[in-house]
Amino acid sequence: MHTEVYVSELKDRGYRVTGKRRDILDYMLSHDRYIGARELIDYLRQKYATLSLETVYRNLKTLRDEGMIEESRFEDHEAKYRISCQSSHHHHFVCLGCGCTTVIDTCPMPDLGMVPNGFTVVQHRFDVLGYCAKCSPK
Amino acid sequence: MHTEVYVSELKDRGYRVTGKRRDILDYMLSHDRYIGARELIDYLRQKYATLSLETVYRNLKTLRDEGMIEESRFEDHEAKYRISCQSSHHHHFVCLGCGCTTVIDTCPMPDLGMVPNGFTVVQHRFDVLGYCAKCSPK
DNA sequence: TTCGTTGCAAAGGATTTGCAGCGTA
DNA sequence: TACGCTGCAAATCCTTTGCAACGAA
Repeated sequence: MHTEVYVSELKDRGYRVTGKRRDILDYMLSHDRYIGARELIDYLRQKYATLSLETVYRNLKTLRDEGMIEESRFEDHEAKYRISCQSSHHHHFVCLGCGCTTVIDTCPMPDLGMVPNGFTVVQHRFDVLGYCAKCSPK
Repeated sequence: MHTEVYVSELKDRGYRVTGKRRDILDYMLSHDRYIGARELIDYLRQKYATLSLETVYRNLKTLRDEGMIEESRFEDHEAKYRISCQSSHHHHFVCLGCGCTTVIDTCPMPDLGMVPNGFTVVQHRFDVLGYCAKCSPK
């Protein structure tokens, strides 16, 4: 899936397409891992020297609202985002160092057994957290 | 497990036992669910009119450092805490309304299959989020 | 008395918002 | 032109920290 598909989808939904927004999407699409606002602005400032953090946050909020990216929080307080997975439902190994992810095929939900009486399931999360080969302490 | 057990454990570890700290522990122990700093101070101010939020945070940090409570974050940005589970490893149904929890006996980790090459697993999380019978929208 | 605990004030970090000017369509 | 997007400044929310007074052991 390429950036232009997302970009034209945004256009269809009434958003303007700006270079900054396209580049945020492009960066997320080409980095299949969790990325924070700080990393994004550090990267994008190379091209847009005056880019503000507010713009990054506003764009992240837009992309999140439109379901194009997913938000998650790990050890630190900073929210991290990754491009929404298009393939069938799955979970991830997540590296606490660089945010990179690897797919886990198994989902615990089918084996869940009984749901408490009257409980309405809204979502579930299953993440295996650790350090990838590159980030593992030697 | 009762409050005094925790309290004397704290004393053994070099902490002072204050009424506020005892009451925080007591509240967590008698409420088997996720609780935030705001709820705690609202409750404790009934008894300690001058209790400060900083004290609540400092005590939560102490209890977390000592492994007596567990921290987690859900939809909002506020950290939530619950008394650490003493029984064998398990996961929870968590109500996004009131923070109440129900034990899930199954753990997905044994069925995980292959871990990515060089990946060091540090922890995992599996939560089923939703609304309990009391909090479910009618 | 000693040293951990607390309240107050202030600082911090992440994220959001008001507003006026700018840029896309 | 119209209205969404952006930067700037400022505000919010949650949490942490410095400091001096207080209190448990």
